[in-house]
Amino acid sequence: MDVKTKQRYEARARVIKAMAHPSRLFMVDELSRGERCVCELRDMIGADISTISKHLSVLKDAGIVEDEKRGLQVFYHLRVPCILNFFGCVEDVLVANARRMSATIRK
Amino acid sequence: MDVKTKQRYEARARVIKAMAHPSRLFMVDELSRGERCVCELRDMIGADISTISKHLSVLKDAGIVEDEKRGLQVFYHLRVPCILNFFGCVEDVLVANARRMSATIRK
DNA sequence: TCATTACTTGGTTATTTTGCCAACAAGCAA
DNA sequence: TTGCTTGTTGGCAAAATAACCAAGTAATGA
Repeated sequence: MDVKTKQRYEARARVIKAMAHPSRLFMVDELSRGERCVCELRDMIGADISTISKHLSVLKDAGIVEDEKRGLQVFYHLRVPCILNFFGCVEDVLVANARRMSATIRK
Repeated sequence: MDVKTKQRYEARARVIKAMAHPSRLFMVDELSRGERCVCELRDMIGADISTISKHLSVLKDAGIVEDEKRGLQVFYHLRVPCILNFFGCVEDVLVANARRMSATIRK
């Protein structure tokens, strides 16, 4: 694999990696319903606000969300809506896994 | 967030996490073109075969690929084709990021 | 000006991930 | 049987991640 191809997969992996955490996945899902401030996400997820803030900056660095400060609050919103397509397919995998599990148990 | 919701996002994150590595992303992309044996993937990626094997077992545990031994070789294939939808969207993010970068430089 | 709220950033510690080597298993062929 | 090839698994060291606390910044209101 040449250097350029390798870099292309590294770039793609960085975007996917940004979503590869339960809290960040929840944030993306929640932001798909509209913008949310950091404190709203903190209330929903229930972690320290510094933890929430760092997760959001991971999503921001990956180019998945954008932020906008208004008054005291910082609102985040999705930058690329197609991210939601992920959920449907991930759900398909999970359904297939559930089937596999029950088939394994029956054996 | 209640326990059940949390578990749902954890399950989803596990699937996405399995793809969140350049080599594993390459494998998924390559397997979308047809089955490949471990040694073919090793030749393309250029890592130790034990490393390749472990990456494949991560994808297998997540339910993304399946394996089939024939003779001396083990062939892997995609289990859920919709995984490919990811690539299109990830590409959109990268294109948007590239635009943002050049806009930033211009400033 | 001073306090308060909403975040971000730095630092620390604990956990997870990654990649290689060594050792082992399984299929095949001489 | 013996040797060779293909792949998996265990173990280890290095690197990356994650979560919290503490400290600092920025906007607002008393």
